[in-house]
Amino acid sequence: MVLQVRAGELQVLLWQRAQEPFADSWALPGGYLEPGETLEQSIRRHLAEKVDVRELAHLEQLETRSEPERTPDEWQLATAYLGLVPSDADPRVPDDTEWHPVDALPPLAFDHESIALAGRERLRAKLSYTNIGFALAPGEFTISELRDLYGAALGHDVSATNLQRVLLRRRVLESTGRLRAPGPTGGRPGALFRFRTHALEVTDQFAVLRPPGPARAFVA
Amino acid sequence: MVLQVRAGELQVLLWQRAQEPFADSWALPGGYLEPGETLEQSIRRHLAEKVDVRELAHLEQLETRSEPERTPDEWQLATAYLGLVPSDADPRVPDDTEWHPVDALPPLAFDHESIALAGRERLRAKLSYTNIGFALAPGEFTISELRDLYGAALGHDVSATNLQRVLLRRRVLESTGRLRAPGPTGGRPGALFRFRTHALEVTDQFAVLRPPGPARAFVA
DNA sequence: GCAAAAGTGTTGTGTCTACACCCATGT
DNA sequence: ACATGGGTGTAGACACAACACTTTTGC
Repeated sequence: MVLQVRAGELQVLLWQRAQEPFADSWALPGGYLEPGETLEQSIRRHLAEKVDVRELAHLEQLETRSEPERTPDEWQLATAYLGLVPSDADPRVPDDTEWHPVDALPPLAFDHESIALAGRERLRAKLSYTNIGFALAPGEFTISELRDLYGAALGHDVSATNLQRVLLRRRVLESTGRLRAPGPTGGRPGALFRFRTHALEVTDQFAVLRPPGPARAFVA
Repeated sequence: MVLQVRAGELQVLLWQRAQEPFADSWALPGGYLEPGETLEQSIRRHLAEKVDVRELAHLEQLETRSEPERTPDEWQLATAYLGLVPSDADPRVPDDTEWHPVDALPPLAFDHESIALAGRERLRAKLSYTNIGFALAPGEFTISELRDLYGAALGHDVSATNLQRVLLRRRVLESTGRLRAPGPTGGRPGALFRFRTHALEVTDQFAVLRPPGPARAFVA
């Protein structure tokens, strides 16, 4: 499944099935594994027909579903993946494919609704303790823009003040030194930031039960 | 993979392979999926030959590995599971099966070493933000006994003082009201506790970026 | 000057670690 | 009494949320 914040909402890319079972209903894009192919290669290959692979800023495995009743005819195992597309990408998608807000999903084929919700939960959890925001955000952004992305993904308002402090304290963000020009209505120009790394890092390692000893050295 | 704290160490149940490939080397117990069977049913069935299923206090999926080079001959996908056995269980294991400390693994077949280490990391992380300790501990225990279990699983010393306070504050533990008789060397008898629930619960929901609003009501 | 948007200062709260101290038992 | 192990009190560090206030722009 591919998620992106579009028009201020967290949306998922859905594909309208042409064939039975579940003809005409919506489904997560994907397909069969070819011999000798890894699961990740396979999902990238199938997604390439829908989204340019270069726009996938992050891809991780969610879960493998094996319940026999998840498919009506043949028994099928499915390994779900979560892919994220930065909000400044606008992939040209085929006619049978559309973005849908995760908060207002149409009826989905198979167990895809539960997979889509699981993917959203995975993203929400990781926004809290990793730098995964890099995969939702453009290369450079103001804190306000980032707040809107986090707000859309988390489903609740986020304070720009505290978001900035948390992400700077954790050294997830760094300043570019540049400013964004203010809009036609005025307002102070926002400073532009970027994510320090574009690979997943855990930034809040252990909530509790940390190893004993003096505070970890600050590495400058 | 099955983990248990035995003799003060986190250990994993390994099975000595009789057949090629990797004959005589150690491997995680498991086996093929039968048609119409879920992955969880399958791992439970295969583990039943090694460990009494009633002793598996927790079982969760880890990850599906699909690299073609992970097996020498045939291409095999494998879905890894993490199972936990309470420290007071002592399953009678077959002759070809032995417990090994995860910190001193023998050379393992396939990619099983990396799976074993991934399982240990999953356990360590969840000890921090869930009640997963219920699956390592006996039905009743003193805080000191629980501290030793957490210490073995986490790989570092744990303070009984703080462990007690964290787990009581989160309402993960509850007192049984009873005491454990002191040992032959004396000492104050320890109070006996138990885990309030024996199903996995997240007890430290979000590290940061909590939804706004007044503090959540305390539910007595 | 005024509205709009961004950013900083500051206070309060809650959770955790560390450590000193007190309690209950056996010999 | 003293050793051994269990439990409590308390202080300090830290991270976070909330909110007031200041800064910088367009009109």
